[in-house]
Amino acid sequence: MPAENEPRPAKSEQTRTLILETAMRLFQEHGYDKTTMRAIAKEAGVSVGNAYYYFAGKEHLIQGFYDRIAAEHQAAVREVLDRETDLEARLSGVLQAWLDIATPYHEFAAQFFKNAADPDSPLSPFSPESEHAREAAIDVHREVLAGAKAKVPAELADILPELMWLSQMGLVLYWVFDRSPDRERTRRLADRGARLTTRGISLARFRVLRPLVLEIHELFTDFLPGMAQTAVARKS
Amino acid sequence: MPAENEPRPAKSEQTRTLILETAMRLFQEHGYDKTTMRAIAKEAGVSVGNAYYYFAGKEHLIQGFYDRIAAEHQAAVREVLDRETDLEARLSGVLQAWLDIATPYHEFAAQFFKNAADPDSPLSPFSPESEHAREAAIDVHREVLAGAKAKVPAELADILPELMWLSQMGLVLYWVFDRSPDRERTRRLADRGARLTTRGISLARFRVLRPLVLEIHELFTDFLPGMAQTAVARKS
DNA sequence: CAGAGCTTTTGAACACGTTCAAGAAGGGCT
DNA sequence: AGCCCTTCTTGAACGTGTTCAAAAGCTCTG
Repeated sequence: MPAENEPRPAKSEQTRTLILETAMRLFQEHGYDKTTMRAIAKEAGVSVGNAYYYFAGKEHLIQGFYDRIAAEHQAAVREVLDRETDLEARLSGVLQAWLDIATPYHEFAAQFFKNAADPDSPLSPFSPESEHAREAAIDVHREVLAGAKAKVPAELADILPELMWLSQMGLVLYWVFDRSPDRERTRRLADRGARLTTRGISLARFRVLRPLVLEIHELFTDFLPGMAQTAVARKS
Repeated sequence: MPAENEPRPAKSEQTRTLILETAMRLFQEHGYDKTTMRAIAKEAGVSVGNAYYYFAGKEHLIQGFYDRIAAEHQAAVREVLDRETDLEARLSGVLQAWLDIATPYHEFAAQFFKNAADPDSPLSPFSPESEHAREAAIDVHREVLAGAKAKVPAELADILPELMWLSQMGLVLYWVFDRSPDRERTRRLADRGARLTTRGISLARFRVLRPLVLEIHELFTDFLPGMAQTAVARKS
């Protein structure tokens, strides 16, 4: 009744969450690859087959992390968005908050973020299954813009949140590859990106940029929803 | 002596290429996942272990495709670059040529492009192992710019090729997800992207955009080589 | 209570990528 | 020839994700 996500009936929600929590703990302790389904099952006190009764496969156990990170991020972001009115600071704050929260997961995050580029994986941020989480993330950016005192050109208002989310995905990709200590490169990139975005938005008002702005708008209205749309037919 | 890529001595280059070609044929016939190492070995007339003597793992057999596509692309691009002087047409031509060449591989390309997002995979376009191919691809964009009659602002000249390559990677990502018939959405995106890039470049000369252009320049000089640099320490 | 129809649980079995100890083949060198 | 050393080849064995037929619970009905 609560979640419409999993295919299973899930009468016994208890066993399900027990398995999920065990998996998440083991993933953190030993990494994704080194944690076997047998180990998860044994630790959770169930049989291997039983784990597969609740989760379609090993990678489905990852969804728990996505949800957890997303929830924590949404909470952490509140404080910044309620306080700050400067666009750059708001955006930067949102990105830094994500990095703060995701840091403990970095090591093994890299092991399964490969799913992001797999169109057939429900874990891809572009997949229909991720739609809910994706929309929530985009909403955060909507709020970033809405609560800022900066004026956003009307032509950009409707695509900017998605665009910012897309940039955020790019940042995450950079983060996954980032081997610098404490991921400081990513942190600086986040701030730079926030500054660039802010300046870009404020410059967009100038007359000369009209054609460019319209071009960008057209391009993304055409191809962003298209991506979601064409991603519907899956896992043939 | 020819390639410095594989760890193996490769005295008997013959067996190596036999295995590689068999693998590529089977991949195309049945897809990556459905082609087993056992099948490849059997079809090539060698033992499983022997295949592993020449290739470190199944995914290393994919490198053959990368090389083939890259080579074909470089050849196909010649014609366009020698003929055309309009920047937008040159860029669009290069992208369309890539799509032409990659089309037959689309179906199973999706199955292994997940490697692109895995920092530990040598197949990632950002990996040190891919540096040669990456540089060659960037060189193509350098030539796209060099042979165009359009004037490129000095502040952008040195980062633009890399930027265009990065956009191309984005296009490839879109292509992998694209389920529209004949990947026509991607084709249109390529043209739109080329147009946008061209307009952006020509607008970059305007005074008001100075700060934005400099910002972009700084950002990418800081973080693009950084990515390559930090990606050096790998597979601990 | 007995039976019927479900949800849940089990663990053996399977398929596949990968490893490895063992040996074969080749090629100098004496 | 005999001997050593490197290169190459083999296939059985291992670990892991995943499947599945069978059984165990559970719940409702007569």
